[in-house]
Amino acid sequence: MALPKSPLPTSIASQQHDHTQCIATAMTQAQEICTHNGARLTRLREQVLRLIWQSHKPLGAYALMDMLAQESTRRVAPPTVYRALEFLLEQGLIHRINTLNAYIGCTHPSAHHANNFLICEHCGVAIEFSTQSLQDNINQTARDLGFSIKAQSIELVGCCDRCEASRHD
Amino acid sequence: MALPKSPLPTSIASQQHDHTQCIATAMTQAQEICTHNGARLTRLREQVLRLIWQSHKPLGAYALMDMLAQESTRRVAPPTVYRALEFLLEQGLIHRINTLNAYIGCTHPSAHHANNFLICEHCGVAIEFSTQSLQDNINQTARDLGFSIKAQSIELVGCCDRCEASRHD
DNA sequence: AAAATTTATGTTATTATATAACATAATCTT
DNA sequence: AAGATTATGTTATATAATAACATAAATTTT
Ligand SMILES: [Zn+2]
Ligand SMILES: [Zn+2]
Ligand SMILES: [Zn+2]
Ligand SMILES: [Zn+2]
Repeated sequence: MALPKSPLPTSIASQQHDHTQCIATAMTQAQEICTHNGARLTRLREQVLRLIWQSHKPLGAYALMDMLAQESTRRVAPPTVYRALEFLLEQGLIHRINTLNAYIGCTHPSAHHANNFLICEHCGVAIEFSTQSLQDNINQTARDLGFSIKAQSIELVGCCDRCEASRHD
Repeated sequence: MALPKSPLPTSIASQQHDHTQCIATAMTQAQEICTHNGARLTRLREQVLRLIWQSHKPLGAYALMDMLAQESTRRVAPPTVYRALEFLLEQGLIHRINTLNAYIGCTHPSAHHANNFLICEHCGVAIEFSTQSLQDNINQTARDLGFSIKAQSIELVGCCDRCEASRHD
């Protein structure tokens, strides 16, 4: 079974774009992936994923808890939201940004996930990226050092093109 | 003024080696770098750095606190050790491993620090690495996406050669 | 050298992030 | 419907980090 591909060019998150489309696509893909994996995208999990997708800025677990409380007068305790996050991570629907202790929707959910992000200090947007040559380079470097990779996290913190432009206005 | 170069081949941390030499070199370099930077490597900071260098395994701030207490019957509170860590990070003498919330000695302290590590799940060793082609690739990728990098963190979690070998004995 | 300034450390309290352990509810399987 | 499994609720606690203010040590100025 072929899973759908992401419609997002790598760096669109930092540009103006139709974000309702991002959300719609993410939710549709999530449902398809969960069905494909025989996993249940429950109301809570769906709700958490939708909240994460409200922007391209990573959100912390406690921010999500507050948003849940606001949105539905349903106040959940930490374990509840962490379990939803754990599920979404397992399904490859979100990533954890280690430098921020925060979570963000995956723009190309599929079986294998490199976890590569550009993180703008100014606007907070995290842009997922991946190129074959970079991945080849990483893999070759690890091989040269006799290391077998189980999980990969590349986080580049700096300033995105949009913020750079707006600072020179 | 030329700063000393690291004597460590990239991946030695996962091999058997004379670790007292690692420690001695690290402490000497640290003193030189601080002098060069007009910074003060106080007794506490020196002690924390030495504790971090007791192995090639990243240590958490609270583990360091316990070790300080054991070593010198000096029990320090969190802010004290965090301030020492902050200083050592600023001087480029240690790195923070984001996936572990832990700190490790830098094997090639100098002005610019890519923060690239192989982290073995089995033995806990973190191996700092860097190749020019990988860095070129990262820089080119960021440039293509209009992103200017301020800080870089690559963390590859998996299994090192030594552990891989010992599992097939 | 004494005074003033800066830098470093000590101390107490608090914030932020995440998990353990156990109870209840919902869903799936037979 | 009964039993098994999975998901969520609940309470308490662990782990990581910082804020705010006090004291001490080192450096600079007079
Ligand atoms: Zn969008
Ligand atoms: Zn930005
Ligand atoms: Zn060593
Ligand atoms: Zn290992």
